[in-house]
Amino acid sequence: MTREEVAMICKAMSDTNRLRIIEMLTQGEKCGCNLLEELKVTQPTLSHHMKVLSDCNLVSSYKDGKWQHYSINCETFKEYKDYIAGITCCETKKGALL
Amino acid sequence: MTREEVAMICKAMSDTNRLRIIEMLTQGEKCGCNLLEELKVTQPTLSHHMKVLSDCNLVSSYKDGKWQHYSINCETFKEYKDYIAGITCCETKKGALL
DNA sequence: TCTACACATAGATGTCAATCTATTTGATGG
DNA sequence: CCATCAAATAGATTGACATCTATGTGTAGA
Repeated sequence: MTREEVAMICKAMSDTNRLRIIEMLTQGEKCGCNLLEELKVTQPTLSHHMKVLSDCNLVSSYKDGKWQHYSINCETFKEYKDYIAGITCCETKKGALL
Repeated sequence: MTREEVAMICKAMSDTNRLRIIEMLTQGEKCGCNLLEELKVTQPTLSHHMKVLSDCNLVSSYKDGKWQHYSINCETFKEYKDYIAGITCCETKKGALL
């Protein structure tokens, strides 16, 4: 995962509404209308946020009749976690391996 | 760590220059002038980026004579990692403990 | 076919962010 | 005391973003 991709994911996660959406998706797949019920935004605004999350592959979706179902994209998320985990700090400053 | 704090940290990390700075600080403490050498930005721009990173406590610093020394704030970073690690997805959807 | 619902797109608006130049502040060394 | 270097601040500009209203596009059911 490139630095640009990580930056893009961070930007997608830099909005409290989108963080809340991700938290909700942690509980499992949800459709747009479900998400809308719990957020204080209009439907077009939600649509915008879902696009931001989808554009960086943080969220996957498929259409089922009228409904668009969203879920967290584990693969991307794992890569992101790995990047974050790779950022070491003081504990490792004296020549530790990781 | 609140959702607002996480969002603030994500925003701070949503810029490739700042991500690069964090990566550089992974190698240990550095002063502003060191960071400036490797980034293609002016000194005021770097100063701005360091303020963004400091405002969300992602980076700590102290002044030593003319130099301002920066390092990653492990405590904040650990809390952030914990938050990210807590975001589960498909692998855990069927009643897993974590 | 008509209506209702889920969602996306278009366009507008106000706010915020990244960057620069210019200047200021503070510390060091001659 | 003056020149120099590190860093911060001020102010301007450009572009991006979050949000809204209005409208369009499908799908489902009466």
